[in-house]
Amino acid sequence: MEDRRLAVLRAIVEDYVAMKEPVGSKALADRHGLGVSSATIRNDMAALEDEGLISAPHTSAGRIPTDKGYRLFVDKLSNVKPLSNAERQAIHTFLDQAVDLDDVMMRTVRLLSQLTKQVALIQYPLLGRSSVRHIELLSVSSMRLLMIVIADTGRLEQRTVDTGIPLSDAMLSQIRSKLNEQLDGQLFSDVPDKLLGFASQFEPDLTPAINAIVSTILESIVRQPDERVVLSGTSHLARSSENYTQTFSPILEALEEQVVLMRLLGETHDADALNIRIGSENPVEEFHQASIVTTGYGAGDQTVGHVGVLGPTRMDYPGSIAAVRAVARYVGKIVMENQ
Amino acid sequence: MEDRRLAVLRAIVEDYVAMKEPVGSKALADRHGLGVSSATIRNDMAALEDEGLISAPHTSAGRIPTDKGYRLFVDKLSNVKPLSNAERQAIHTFLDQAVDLDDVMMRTVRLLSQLTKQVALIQYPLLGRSSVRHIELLSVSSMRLLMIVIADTGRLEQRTVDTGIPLSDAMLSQIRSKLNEQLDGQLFSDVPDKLLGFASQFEPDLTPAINAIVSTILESIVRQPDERVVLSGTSHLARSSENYTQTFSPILEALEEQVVLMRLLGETHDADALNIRIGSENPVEEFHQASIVTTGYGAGDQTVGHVGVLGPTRMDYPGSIAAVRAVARYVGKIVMENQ
DNA sequence: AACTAGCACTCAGAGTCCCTGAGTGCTAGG
DNA sequence: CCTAGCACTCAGGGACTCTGAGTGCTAGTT
Repeated sequence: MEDRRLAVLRAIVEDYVAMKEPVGSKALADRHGLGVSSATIRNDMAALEDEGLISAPHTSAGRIPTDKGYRLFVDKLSNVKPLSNAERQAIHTFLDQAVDLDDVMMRTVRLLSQLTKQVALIQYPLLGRSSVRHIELLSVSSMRLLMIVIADTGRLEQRTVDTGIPLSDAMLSQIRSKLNEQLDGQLFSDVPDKLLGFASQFEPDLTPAINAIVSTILESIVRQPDERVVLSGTSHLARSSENYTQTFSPILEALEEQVVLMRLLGETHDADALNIRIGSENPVEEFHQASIVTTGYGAGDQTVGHVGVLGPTRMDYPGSIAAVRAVARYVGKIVMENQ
Repeated sequence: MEDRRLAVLRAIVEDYVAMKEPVGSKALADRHGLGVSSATIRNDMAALEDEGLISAPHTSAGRIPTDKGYRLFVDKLSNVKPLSNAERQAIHTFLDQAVDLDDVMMRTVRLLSQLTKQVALIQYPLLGRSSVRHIELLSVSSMRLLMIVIADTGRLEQRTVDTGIPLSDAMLSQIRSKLNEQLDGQLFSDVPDKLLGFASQFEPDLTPAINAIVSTILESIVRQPDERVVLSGTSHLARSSENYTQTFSPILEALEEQVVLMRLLGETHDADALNIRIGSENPVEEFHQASIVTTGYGAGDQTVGHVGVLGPTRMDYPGSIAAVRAVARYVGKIVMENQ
C-alpha cells in the first residue's frame, strides 16, 4: 500500500507536468491503471498531503506536488528518459559546427534550450582548472601593450597594460619568450607561484614595466567574479510562467546578474554529479518558483565548468536531466579535445 | 491654430508616455496650459484623428498616439532632453572600468538599459572597417594549430586549423612573420587581396597547409552572419508590455536570433546618424509593437558598429535619444583609443 | 483490514446583469 | 473661432448566481 501511495505521487507529478493543471482523484483513477477506485486514491492523496508531498490550491481543485513532492519524485520515482537518436544526432552535428569557444558556448545553450524548452545556461571553462597555452604581448603604442592569455580550452583573456616606460621590440620579445618558457602548459592555479620574482630576471630599470605586466596577468586569471555565464531561451520562461509580473520579471532580472548565475551554476556539490534544486531549495530568493538542473562538464572527473537548465518547478525532470547530461558530456569532449 | 493642434499632439504623447493611459480632452485642458477649453481640444483631437495621428482604443476612452503620431512628434515636436551630469559621470566611470572589449560591450548594454529602462543592444565593432593588429599562430598538436586574429578595436577571432601536414616550429614562425609583415595595419576589407598568392612564397610541399591557414583567416573575417550583438535589460520589456503572451514572448524569441538583431541594428541608413523606427516602420514583423532607437559608434564619421535601445512604441523618445547618443559617443572613443 | 460506493459539501470560475463615470460628438450661442 | 452644455457610448467593476470538479466522510462490502 505504501507502494501505491508512491505510485499515486508519481502519477500526480507526471500528470501535472503534462497538463499544467491540478489533478484530481477521478482523473488519476481513469488515466493510470492503478487498479483501485477514486475513493481509495482520495485516501492516499489525503495521506500524501499530510506528509507534505502534495497540496491543494483550493478546496474544490485537484492536487499539485509541493517542492518536497518533486524532490521525492526526482530522487526515487523518476525513470531515466533516454534521448531519441535524432536528438543525440542533433547534439553532435550542431556542436561540431562550432568554430571557436564562444561559438561552442552559444551553440550549447541554444541547443539545450531547444531540447528542453527551457532556459539553458553554461559557464565558460574555469581558468583555474585549465592550463596556459600561450601568452602573447603586442605593442600598441610606445608605452602601452596588449596582453593576451590563451588557455588550453580555447578561452582568451585580453588586457591592455600601461608599462610606464617604453619597451623596445627586442625587449618585448625577450619578455614574451621568458613568460612562455615559464608558463606554457602550467595550470592557471600554479601561475601566481611561477611568477614570483619574475622581474628579477631582467635589468632593474625594467622592473616597473615587468611588474605591470605580471600584475595584469595575475589580475586577468584570478578575477573569479568575471567568470562568464551565457544563457538562452528566456522566451520559454515567458511562455510557461503564468503570474508573470510577480515571478517572471524578477527572474529575468536576476538572470542578468553574473554573480547570481555563478551561484546557480557554480556552487559545486559532488564534483561533476548531477545537481537539482527544486523551488525553495534554491539559494537565490528570486528563484523560489523555479527549478534548476545542472551538471559539470569536462574530461572524465575533471570538471572545468557547469551547464544546466532553469525552468518552472513544474518541469519535465527526467527529460531535462537526460538532455543536460548528454549535452554536458559532448561539450566536455569538444572543449577538452582542443588541447 | 495649426500650431495648437501640434501642441495638443505633443501633450498627448507626453502624457501618454508618462501615464501609460489614454489621455482625454479634460485632462489635457487641466494639466497643460493650452489656454482653451476642453471642447476646443476635442475639436482639435478630432482633426488629429482624421489625419491618423492619434486614435481611440474605444469610444469612451481617451486617445493614444498612432505610430504616425509618434513619428511626427519625434521629427518635429520633441525637444532634446539633456542628460544630467550624474548620468554623464556614470557613463564615464562605469565604462572606464572595462578591462577588455567583451567587458566594454557588456558594460555598455548594462548601462544603457539602466539609463533608459529598456532593452539595450550593441553590435561588436565590425571587422570590415577596422584593421589587423596582429595574427598569431600556435601549434596545438603536430598537424593542428590555433590561429588568432587581433583587430585594432580589441576584437579577437580564433579558429583551429588542420594543416594536414606537420609544420616545424621554425616553419610556423616563418609563416607567422610573413603573415604579419603583409597584414599588420591593413584594413580587414583589404586582407583578401593581400593574401592572393600568399602560398607561392613558400616551398610547394607546404602549399596545402598554407592554404588551409589562409582560407581559415579569410573565413574568420568574412563571416558576416557571425557579427555579434549583445543585449541587456529584457526584464524592463517584461514590465512594460501588458498583453504579454501575444507580443512579449515573440519579441524575446526574436531577440535571440542574431540575424534579426543584425537587421535591427545593422541596416545602416545615414551613416552614423541617429535612426528611429517606430512600431510598424520596423522591418521585422515581431517588433511592430516596439520602437527602436539606434546610432553608430566609432571615431568621427567612421562607424564601426551600432548601438541602441528597444522598447514599447510608448517610450520616452527624447530621453532614449539622449542616452543612446551619449553612450555611443563614449563607446566610440573607448574602442578607438585602444588602437 | 482494506477497499468501494455514495452522499453532502465546498468553492473557483464562468456567465449575466447593472451601474458608474470618463470621455466623446454635436449644437447653439457668445 | 471658441465655449458651454447636453445627450450618448461603452469599458470596467461589482454583485449575483450557477455549475461542476473535486473533496471528506461514513456505511457497507470483500
